[in-house]
Amino acid sequence: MFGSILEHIKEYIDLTDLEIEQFTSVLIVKKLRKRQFLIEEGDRVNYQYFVVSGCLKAYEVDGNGEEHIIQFARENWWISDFKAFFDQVQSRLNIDAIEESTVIGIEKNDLEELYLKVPKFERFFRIKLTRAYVALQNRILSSLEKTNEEQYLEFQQAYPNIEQRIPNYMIANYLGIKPESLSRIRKRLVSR
Amino acid sequence: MFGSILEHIKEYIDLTDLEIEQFTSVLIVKKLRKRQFLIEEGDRVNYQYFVVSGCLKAYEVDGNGEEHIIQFARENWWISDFKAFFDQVQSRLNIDAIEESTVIGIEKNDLEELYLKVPKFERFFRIKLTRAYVALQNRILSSLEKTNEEQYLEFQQAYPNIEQRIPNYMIANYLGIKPESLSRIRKRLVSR
DNA sequence: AAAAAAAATTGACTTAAGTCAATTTTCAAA
DNA sequence: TTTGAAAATTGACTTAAGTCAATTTTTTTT
Repeated sequence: MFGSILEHIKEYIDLTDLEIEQFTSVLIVKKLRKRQFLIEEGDRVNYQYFVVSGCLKAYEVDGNGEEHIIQFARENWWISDFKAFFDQVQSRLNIDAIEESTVIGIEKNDLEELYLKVPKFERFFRIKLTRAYVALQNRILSSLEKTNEEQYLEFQQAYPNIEQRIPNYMIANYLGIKPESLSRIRKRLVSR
Repeated sequence: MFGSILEHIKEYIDLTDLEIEQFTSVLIVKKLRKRQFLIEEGDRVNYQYFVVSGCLKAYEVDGNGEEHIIQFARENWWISDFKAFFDQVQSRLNIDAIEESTVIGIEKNDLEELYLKVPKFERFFRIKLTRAYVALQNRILSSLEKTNEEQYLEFQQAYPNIEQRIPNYMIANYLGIKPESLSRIRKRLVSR
């Protein structure tokens, strides 16, 4: 059950058997049916999650009741409302399963203890967060300098094969455009 | 000279005198005149920088020669091309001084050594990066759900008093709109 | 397999921001 | 302090994406 998360972590830090034991002993496994919530707006967020299988989305609902997707998370991605988790404030995001999914959760206090017992995990998350930060910078730069069509093509590169798993209207939403516009972009692309 | 960076770090971790010495001994100070480059596209990036005074901008130049500002950094902000720094690849970003500025730099190898000698610095940067990641998520969410006018008002909140220091066309650029559009937004705002 | 629901597409029209050009204001250098 | 350059503003027009409504296609449920 913990194979994939251990493989994932070993890409960044080496762990002894004891450290693996200290880590896995605090993990919990959660299975979600399609459309089931992992986190709802307003929740206290005591876990951050690693996706073992399936696919989830994190989104905010604005004042007009419109959803805005900030992240898709599939196999080997981390997801949570990190602001709410970190600062122990109410969640601003909703996170739910697009497909039936399995996630591994680690509780905030357990993680804090783990940091003290095995400081390498600080390193692990520092590295992951550096990469996540750079990825978001890239996404902002793309939105500043690329056409919607180019951003859609980049999305396909960044999330290969995900279009079979996610409806177009969610992709449009993630890209910040209307489903009608994405449909027109797709039409233009096939006719070339 | 190192007062402000030490104050900044002490907000997140406690340091002994020895650790302070180990840290400050590897710092370098750099003064920049207005418009001087800290990093240019294509450079190897061996430092990350903390802004002691002044203000800088990080931006990418696209295929049409247009600049796109991804970050302003004023007092107590960190700035670099973190992708280039971390992965030791050529810089994609330019960073230059909007005003005469003083920055403190730490070299990559020195930082790696520091992480080994004083693992608390892993924690420090993990926390900083978590916050930076959340800030970029917020920025993306704003771009998805807010009007340009609302984003401009948010910018004023997020960077109070910075409008006296940065020309409007740079703010427009950062917001992803044209100077003419920002001018019209500002006009609408005063007439209310 | 049929029926219902959800998603995607298409067309006609609207709108917010972009473009381009001219003018005014502000700032910086000589 | 003047002068030139840079920045900001304004108006007229264009354009890309949004809106709304109808229709078709796909998916899900019974």
